[in-house]
Amino acid sequence: MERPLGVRKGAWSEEEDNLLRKCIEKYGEEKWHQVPLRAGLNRCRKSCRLRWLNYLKPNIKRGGFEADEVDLILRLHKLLGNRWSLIAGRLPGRTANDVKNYWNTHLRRKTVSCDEHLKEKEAKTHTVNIIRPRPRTFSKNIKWLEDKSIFQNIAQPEDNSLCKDSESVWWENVLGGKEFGQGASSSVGRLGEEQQLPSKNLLGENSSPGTTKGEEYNVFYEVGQFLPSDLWLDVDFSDLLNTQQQQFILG
DNA sequence: AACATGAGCAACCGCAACGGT
DNA sequence: CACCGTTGCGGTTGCTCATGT
Repeated sequence: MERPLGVRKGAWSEEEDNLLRKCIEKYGEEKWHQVPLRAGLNRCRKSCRLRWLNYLKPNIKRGGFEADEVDLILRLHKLLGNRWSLIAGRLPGRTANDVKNYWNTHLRRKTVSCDEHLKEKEAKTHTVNIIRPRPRTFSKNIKWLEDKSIFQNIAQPEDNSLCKDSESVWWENVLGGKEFGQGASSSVGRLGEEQQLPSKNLLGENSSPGTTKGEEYNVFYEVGQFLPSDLWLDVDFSDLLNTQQQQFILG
């Protein structure tokens, strides 16, 4: 059972906070299922974890969001959608819950009206067959992956920030000259080899979930992560990939 | 002063992913 | 490969407080 009978719910008291804080300081942030027992708290493990992550953890930034933080949230949300933990990861001292709450109370309405405007605009323009890369883990047995030239020039900019310039440079690298799928050299190999994709993407997070021991490719995951959603609307990948490749990416 | 309403935030819930066996 | 326990995430709820009437 998830919740034993009589487990306490609702707001945390100062005493409970102290017990939890001491427990985490002593045992660390792991084995959450043992925390209620270790701390002597009549709370479920989820509640303990949430309280620590959202409130008690050191370095948590309280108070209103600054202008640059708001700007970053807007950009990252455009890029990632409702992936609050990823967005919060780029905002030092902010939790996913903080970001989510701020978005829902301050920013959602603003972007809704903006989106409606974009949809109207989009409806008036021609439609194209967009292939949107999805996070995928590639088996080494996929034959067309052997043609490493497909991924030529896909490399993240040196500068790991999200500034417009680095994005532009990167896109020029990706799409420049339509050599994507036709070129001769390679910047991608099996993970673990010298010419692998960067292990971190533009967001500074470790990518390649589920990829193990350098046995699998994880290429379009990176591409998908990099694509700003507004650019997705403008890029027709069917020009860049053959039918087999398109089908594989679409899943 | 009393009540209604809305905003902000903390906490809960359900589910998917992950890892161990 | 299936099962099970655990973890982490996002959506949602509900409480508190400020503001308006």
